[in-house]
Amino acid sequence: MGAPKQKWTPEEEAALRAGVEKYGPGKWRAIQKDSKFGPCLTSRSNVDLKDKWRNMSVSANGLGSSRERGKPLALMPPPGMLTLMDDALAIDPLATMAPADVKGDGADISSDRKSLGPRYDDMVLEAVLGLKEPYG
Amino acid sequence: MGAPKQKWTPEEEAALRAGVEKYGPGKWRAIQKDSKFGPCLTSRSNVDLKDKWRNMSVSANGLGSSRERGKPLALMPPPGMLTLMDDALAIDPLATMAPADVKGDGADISSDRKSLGPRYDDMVLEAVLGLKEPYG
DNA sequence: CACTAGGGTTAGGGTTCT
DNA sequence: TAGAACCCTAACCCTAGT
Repeated sequence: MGAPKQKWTPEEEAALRAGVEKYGPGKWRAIQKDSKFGPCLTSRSNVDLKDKWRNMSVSANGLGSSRERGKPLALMPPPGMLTLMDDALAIDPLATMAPADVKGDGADISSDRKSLGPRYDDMVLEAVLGLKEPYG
Repeated sequence: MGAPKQKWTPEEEAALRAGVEKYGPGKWRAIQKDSKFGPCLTSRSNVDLKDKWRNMSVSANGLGSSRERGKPLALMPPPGMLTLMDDALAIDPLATMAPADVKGDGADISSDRKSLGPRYDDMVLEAVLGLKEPYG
């Protein structure tokens, strides 16, 4: 099948956040077509963006675990999205990822990453891109 | 408490195999709701089916050579155990299910596909033929 | 017809129990 | 230590509504 499962890379997440910063949540198509961060999301559909944002919003929610919690808690967009558009524009997708492999294998960087738990790579990337992380 | 650990019976395993033969792997919900073998799996969730299939696939995997390793080798029924539809039909005495949808039970779902989604026929064929590597 | 929102399902890593 | 059964949830699908 096409893709066994394409995990989101930190670059893509950053691009999505930048897109939401600029257009606001719900403007998935516009985000995807934006010339700034769009290139980072060529392998993602507008629906993918929507789904990912939903997942991010959920996890950003302070939730212990449905394992021992009730949990009707739910969704709501940004936790602490204080990043400005200027910062978003500062993102240079081409600087962090090869422009060559647009399609067949966009999962490049973290495709074979299996590490668990918090990885500092995310934080580093966020820092490099000038974005802030939604959850501590 | 909620889950005393319910071991899978041979009947359930047979029903699962029959379901995979019919719908292809990955169509857990469809398998579970099938009027023919579904009744055998009423106490199993679609996720349970998925998990069980995974376990079966793993154990069916050859583990002789210690030199071969590296790939996930996703799904595919055991090469040695080729339960055919006939066997599948033989497994369930409950085949006398509700007369409700007795008819279009055979090829219903896969017959009127819009052209999207994976052709499970291929996968079944590969499985039966013992081909490997669902995805390169 | 294209897009979005939201519910539903699957895939795969992780955990628990035996 | 290994394997089976079950949990968690990101990623993906389906469909109604606009």
